[in-house]
Amino acid sequence: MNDEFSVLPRDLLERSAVEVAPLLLGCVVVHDSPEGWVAVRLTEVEAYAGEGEDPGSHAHRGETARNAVMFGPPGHLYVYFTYGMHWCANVVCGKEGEGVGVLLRALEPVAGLELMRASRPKARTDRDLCRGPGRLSQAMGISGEDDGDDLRRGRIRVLDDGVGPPGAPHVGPRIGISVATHEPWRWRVARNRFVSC
DNA sequence: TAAAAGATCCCCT
DNA sequence: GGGGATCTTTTAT
Repeated sequence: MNDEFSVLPRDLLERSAVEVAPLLLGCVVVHDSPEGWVAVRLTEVEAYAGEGEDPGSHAHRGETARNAVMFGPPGHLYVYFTYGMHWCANVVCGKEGEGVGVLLRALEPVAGLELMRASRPKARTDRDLCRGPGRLSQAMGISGEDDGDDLRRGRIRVLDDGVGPPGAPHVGPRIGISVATHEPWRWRVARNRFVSC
């Protein structure tokens, strides 16, 4: 790893989801897979607070077999299966045992575009390639096998190249949940077509 | 053991 | 803008 790309330091990730989420906007995520590698830049994220603090979070009622990774050390990837077909990816943050995470909702391709298209044959346009948590996981080749991956040393890594998002991000309520919908915990970069909405 | 909901997506209109 | 797809996880009986 060179000077221009560094992994996010652990002390940064140990903060609350509401603090970490906007920091992740504009960060680069790479996946070095057997099929090839892809690199993207995060354009939309959502914060999910810890156990007992956020009714909208998988961690709200405590640790289970599914969400166990959320209660592990920060800087790992929490991947879950939903609606019988989709994988969704989160960056675990906060202190170990808190169950805090940031859902990756959308991203912009940086490299490996052809592999991403091949991974998502249903996407008719590049706009639909990785707009939404299920779509982006498919485009990046992320699945249950990646649950718990170490984002500093694993196949999938989160890097900070110092560029960050262009301008101030937009903030608004979270999407797709039925409780705690008033919390303005979704961030997306401004003036970018690679966001969920 | 059963039932319901789910941090969604796709195709149709 | 709306509904069906599809099945795991969780919670209730």
